Order: sequence, then C-alpha cells, then structure tokens
Amino acid sequence: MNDHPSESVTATWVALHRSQAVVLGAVEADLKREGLPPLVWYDVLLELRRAEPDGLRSGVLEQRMLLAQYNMSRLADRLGSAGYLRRSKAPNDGRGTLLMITAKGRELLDTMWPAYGAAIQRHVGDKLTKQECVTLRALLTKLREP
Amino acid sequence: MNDHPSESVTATWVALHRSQAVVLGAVEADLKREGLPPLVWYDVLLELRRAEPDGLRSGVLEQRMLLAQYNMSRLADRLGSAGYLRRSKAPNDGRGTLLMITAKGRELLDTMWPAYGAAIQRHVGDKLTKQECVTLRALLTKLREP
DNA sequence: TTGGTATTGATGCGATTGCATGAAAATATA
DNA sequence: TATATTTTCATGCAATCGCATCAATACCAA
Repeated sequence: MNDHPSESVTATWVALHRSQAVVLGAVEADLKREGLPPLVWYDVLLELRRAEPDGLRSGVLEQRMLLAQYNMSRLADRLGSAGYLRRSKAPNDGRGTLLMITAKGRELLDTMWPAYGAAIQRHVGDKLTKQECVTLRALLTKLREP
Repeated sequence: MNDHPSESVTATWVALHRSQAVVLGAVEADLKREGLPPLVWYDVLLELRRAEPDGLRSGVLEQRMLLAQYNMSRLADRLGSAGYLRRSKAPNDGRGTLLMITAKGRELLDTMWPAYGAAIQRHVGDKLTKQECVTLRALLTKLREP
C-alpha cells in the first residue's frame, strides 16, 4: 500500500466528485424545474414505503440514507410538517422514534417518479451502454467495500 | 432512448451517490481528524497555485470548481479572511475580481497534502487495481459528456 | 455619444447544516 | 436494586447555503 496516490488515482478521485456533482445537479435541476421537492425526500419516502406496514426506526433510516443523525431528525420534521410521514413512539423502546409513510407520502412518490425516473434515464441511462452500466456499478461498489 | 430507467441504471445511479458519499465522507473525516480545513479549500487553492502568477477570475474558478456564484464569492471571503488568498480588481474589467494565492495559502497546500494524499490513497487507491482505476475514470467521465 | 441590455460579483435574508449538548430511556455494573 | 454508562433522538446556536436582488461596469444598437 502506497502512502501517496498516483496521478491516476487522484484523477479518479476528482472524476468521482465531478461526475457525481454534474449528474446529481442535473437531476435535481430537472426536479426543481417541475416544482418537485428535493431528491432526498423521495429517497426517504421510498425507504418508508418499502418498510410498510411496520415503518422504520429513525436510526435505521439514518444509516441507510447515510444521513447525519441531526439531519435525519430534521428531515423527518419537515416531511412530517408537510404531511408525508408521521412520527410515533417506537414499540419496546421509549427512546426511539418510528417513522411511517402516510397516504399523502405515497402520493408524492407516485407524483415524483415520472420526473425522477426520466431524469435518471436521461443523465445516466442514456450515457452508458448496458454493459458499461454494470461495470461502473461494480467498480463503484468496490470503492465502499472494506 | 427509454423514458424510464432500467433497474440496472437506477442501481448505478444509487451506487454513484453512495460511493461518492462514503469516499468523500471518509476523506473529509480524515482531514478533520487532523484539524485541517475542508477539502474545497485545498481544491480552490490548488487551482490558484496552478494559475500563478496571473491568478484567476472569480467566475473562472467558480466554473472550474462547479460552485455556485454566491458560494464562490463567500468561499473567497473566508479564504481571504484566513489570509490564504487575496482579491484584487481584474485588469481590463472593472466588474471582475481577480483571486491570487498568498504565501500562506501555498503553505496550507503543503501542510494539507500529506494528509489529503494519504486519505485518497487509502480510500480510493487501495480499493482498486490500476486497471480498474482507469476503467472507472473513463466511465465516470462518460457520464458528464454531452 | 446615448440609452438599453448583459455580465460580473457581492450581499440581505430565510432555510439548512454541523456541532455540541440535552433529555429520556435502556443497559451494564457494582 | 442502585448507580453509572450508553443509546436514541431532539434542539439551541453559529456557520453555511440558496435565492433573489443590487451595484458597478461592460457591451451593443441606433
């Protein structure tokens, strides 16, 4: 294991951030143009829909979404105020909060998906062949393995 | 061109953000642990060192760093207050601001690089073979081509 | 020129993030 | 059991971001 990165490694590091920023920015911009909420709202609600009917503990969702604890807490505030989820006491643990998607939240998912899906296709799917897509995903996954 | 993304495309989209978040988070955490400033400070100052002795126009740096205009302006504020760069009037354009790295800024680059480089090697270089690195970079680059 | 438009960068203000900490409940230890 | 420690989540506060706008200058068209 080298102590300092080769040019190639550094360039890959840069490319990772540039590409992610460009693609994410483009997709977010597409959503905003249609007056839709930010991506993370969709992603959180999608996890909650998958977790129906039990709901998810705040901490579980937080790890799954790679959000900081306080960010998850406040995002839940906003999603709750907007009526897309509800908080309740976790069973068997008086400290915990259980998050569940509401009917309105499910509607939001359905509303957002056409725009979101089209944006992903436009900014990712249309740029790569099927095989490139598989390869890219495998390499990205390797990056976050121990 | 499909209108909605395949499972593979969506999974790649997710992997892009997860991996970037994990890797960036890990490197930022390494820097913070050593009491160093955020990455973007390094990246901006590096561009300014490369642009010596002329300096760079604020707008040029902004585009190169993919920063929003107001973010560049305020980042320059902070870097300026910390003594790492100086602002001056752009020649031939009274509206513009020219940014130049200071000696202290060059020192910061030298201070940060050991930690930064080691972190990149640890979180990128050590995870991929040379060839994988090349492939990953090529695919990432394809993503942000028109 | 002169008046209108476009470009460049800074900034007020509200929203969001990050840090540190707090409150409440669970768990471990003596 | 009694106490200390840990876990879970919320929150006050300062820093930063995002939006909208402004001031100053450059550019353009008649």
